[in-house]
Amino acid sequence: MTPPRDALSYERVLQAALTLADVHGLGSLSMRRLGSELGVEAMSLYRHVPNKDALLDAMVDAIVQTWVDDAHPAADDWRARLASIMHRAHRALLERPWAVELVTVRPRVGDARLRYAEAVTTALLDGGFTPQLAHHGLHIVDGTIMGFTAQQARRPSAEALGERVQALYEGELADEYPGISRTIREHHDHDEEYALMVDLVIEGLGRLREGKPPHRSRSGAAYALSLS
Amino acid sequence: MTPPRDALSYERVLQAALTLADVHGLGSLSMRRLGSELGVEAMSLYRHVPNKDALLDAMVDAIVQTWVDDAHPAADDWRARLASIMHRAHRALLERPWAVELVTVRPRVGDARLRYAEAVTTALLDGGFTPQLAHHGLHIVDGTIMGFTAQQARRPSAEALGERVQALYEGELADEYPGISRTIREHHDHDEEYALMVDLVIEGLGRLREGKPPHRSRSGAAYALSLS
DNA sequence: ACCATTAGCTTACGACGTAAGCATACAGTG
DNA sequence: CACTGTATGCTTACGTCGTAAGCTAATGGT
Repeated sequence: MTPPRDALSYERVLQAALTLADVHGLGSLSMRRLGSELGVEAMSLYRHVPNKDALLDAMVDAIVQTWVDDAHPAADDWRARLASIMHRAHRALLERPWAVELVTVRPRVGDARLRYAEAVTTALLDGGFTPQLAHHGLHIVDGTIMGFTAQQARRPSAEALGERVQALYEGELADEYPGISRTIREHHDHDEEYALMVDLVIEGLGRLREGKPPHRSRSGAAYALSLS
Repeated sequence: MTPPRDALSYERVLQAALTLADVHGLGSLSMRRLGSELGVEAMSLYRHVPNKDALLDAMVDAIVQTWVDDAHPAADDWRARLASIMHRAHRALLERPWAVELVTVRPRVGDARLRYAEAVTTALLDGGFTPQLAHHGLHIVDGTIMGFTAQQARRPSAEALGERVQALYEGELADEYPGISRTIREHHDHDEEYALMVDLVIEGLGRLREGKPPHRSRSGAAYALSLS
């Protein structure tokens, strides 16, 4: 059986979903809309995708795929490997800002995400980290990618931030928020700032690897107490 | 005019929304459900809240409020101040895991969030950071809180993660994902891990403050190239 | 020629956010 | 006291969503 060239398929649905989100935002991704984008009724999609949630999960995995896909010469040292992954992830997410909320929020872990986690973990293990520290390290890297990129991707044109922030940009409210007022206008390159963070994290991981004990107490209770 | 004790009000709606999310999850927070929780029709809520989006924003701000509320003796050094805020935020978010997706995704910035940003920024400025670095520092702290906590709060009971992860826990798939298999069962205390991250970040900020130049190139392109 | 399978369509249900307008109950005024 | 304006909650209704159930028309194997 030779399906006609324009037949629906899992691939085509997934691709259409990705480009629809790219072009019109995640908010416009409804099954009906997606169907009509493919010249098809909404319910027809369910022949190829079990439900919308699964589709969203697949979209996430399609994106995470690009974080690790080619390129992993284990020869390089762990710092280079981690930096590479972190920068890839950053770029991929900034290209599809709508993906951030999916990636950070959905608990379901697909194959691509597993491969990404594996790449980070083995980089650390190969680099001489203990399994315990490698475990922490994965979470640290993961959290850094998500949190930092989320924060950068979220920031839309200033007017969506609310009038207070608008006012701060204009230099008002300087008495109420003197610190922000002084810093808010600082020039600010996302890539550069992220590179700073990546280095900071890798450097920190390196110190952990050397066995530097965390110089603070476990829960941060000491800080909280000293301040309350 | 003395409103009867059980009258609706902005406060009551907001509180009800928070506890509804606490008890039944953010997914069950609909205007209809929220109304019925208050013994009222859905549309009555619109006398006190402009729309659901505004309500969600208010919920975010109510939570962020606890990150900074009391307690800010500027006497302490910047490290202690930052650590305190970061640990407060962490605790608050882990207590209300549903809040994470709101806080990380919504762009609108309320007063509480401004006060939080102000607290972080002034801590850095007081600590001798340049405005430029303080600006970066705010984003670093912010991204760390969100990303790291998001990642911890997201993780639900293992079965929601998908069968592959389940299998990994059982020790299967060890050949496909050797690294993860070795580390996935490492014991893992959220607070301790977060404390590690907080120290790592603060330590890194300290080095930035000393003017240590980032030892890597701007965009991470060098890494990417060395690997491809 | 028949039939089982497939792929897409139709209809329908319940839930959602919220616009528009109605009803009630109260406060202040004469 | 009646009268009226304002605040509060209710009713109804619209358009959108995800998707369950069942239908139909085409296709490939025997």
